[in-house]
Amino acid sequence: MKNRNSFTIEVLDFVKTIPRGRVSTYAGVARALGRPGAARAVGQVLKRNPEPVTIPCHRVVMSDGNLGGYTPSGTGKKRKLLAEEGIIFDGRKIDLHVFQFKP
DNA sequence: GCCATGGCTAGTA
DNA sequence: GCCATGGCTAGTA
Repeated sequence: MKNRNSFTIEVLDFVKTIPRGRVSTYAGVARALGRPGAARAVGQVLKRNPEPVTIPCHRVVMSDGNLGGYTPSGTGKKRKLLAEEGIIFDGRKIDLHVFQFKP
């Protein structure tokens, strides 16, 4: 396992706590770690997710309810995983008032 | 050190 | 615009 700094570890640990059927946002994760403004950095960490299975990075979406990124090939897989967890799509977006995880 | 690179976003217009 | 990374040079020793 490659060396990881504390920011990376904190992001991954937090994401692990997001329950099935709920989502958080990049900005939300950043805030939860006491680093408002680091939303983009959160995305940076998630794209190098070392454990795609145990670390549910598909549950982190954009603040406006759009999915945001996932794989280089696109967002289809992310959408599918979320749908399987019972998340409803309002057109292309997720209703955060309903599905957002608030620790 | 410096600089480009993103799975981004609050706040104008 | 922000922010943590990662890759890559200067420029010391």
